[in-house]
Amino acid sequence: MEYLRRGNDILLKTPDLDLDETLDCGQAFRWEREGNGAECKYHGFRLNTPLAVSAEKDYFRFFDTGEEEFLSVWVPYFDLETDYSEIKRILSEDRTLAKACAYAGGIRILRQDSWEALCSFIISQNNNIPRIKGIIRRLCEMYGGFPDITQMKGVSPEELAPLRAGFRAKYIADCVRKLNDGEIVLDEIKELPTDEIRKVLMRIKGVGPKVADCAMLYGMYRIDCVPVDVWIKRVMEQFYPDGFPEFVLPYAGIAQQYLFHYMRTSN
DNA sequence: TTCCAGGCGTATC
DNA sequence: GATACGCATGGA
Repeated sequence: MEYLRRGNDILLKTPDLDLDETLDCGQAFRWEREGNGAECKYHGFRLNTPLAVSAEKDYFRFFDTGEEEFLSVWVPYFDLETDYSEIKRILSEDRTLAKACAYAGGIRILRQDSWEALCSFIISQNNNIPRIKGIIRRLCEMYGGFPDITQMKGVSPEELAPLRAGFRAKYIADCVRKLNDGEIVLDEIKELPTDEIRKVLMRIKGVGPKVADCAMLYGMYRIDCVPVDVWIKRVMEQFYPDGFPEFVLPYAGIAQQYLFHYMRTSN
């Protein structure tokens, strides 16, 4: 990763990053593409830090981004200090994963905020991506930005009706209550072993194994977590009836993301 | 009109 | 512990 300042922007040169593949592959729901051409530009947020980023000929442009914000927010968010070439090299020893990595080699796992990821994936259940985005957008409109947990203190499912989240409203309300009560403290549990985090998260109504693993993979950077949805279930049955090979396991969550995108969008 | 969407809670066995 | 079913909403 190398970068330089250019006016108010940061120009970044990095391999293994494709904005479409990373920002529009179902791991984050607050990025909007501007324009249809090959020159793509995305607008979005990490919590309430906004960003416009584009892919230009030899570099990525982070618009109106100071060096401090770039280093403290966006380098970790885009996981820029992880060598995805090396991870893909390891994963590609498996035949199916080799195809998935080659198909969309610009996917990176976004290191999202733990609460933002948990809330987003509670909303994601039995839902489609355009609707998930709409519900989260209305949540942000209601609170003037992505709400801090304390801003939502005491919220009832009825008050969340304008989100049109359906049966998920009561799950969001239960999550907010447990976090505000201190019954669950995300910053504390994220230090625990994976299995223990999962158990705690599943105490929240509407959080099962899939949502818990998404919260861990995308919100706590547990890259060994594999959220098993309908797509991954199909992949596992077809290609990995005995589970992933041993050498995949430390990166199973990243492998999952390559496979998810490959299965969903190829042919 | 019917089906389905990055699942989960509940009832039932 | 496994399996069937309902669930809010909206686009195809």
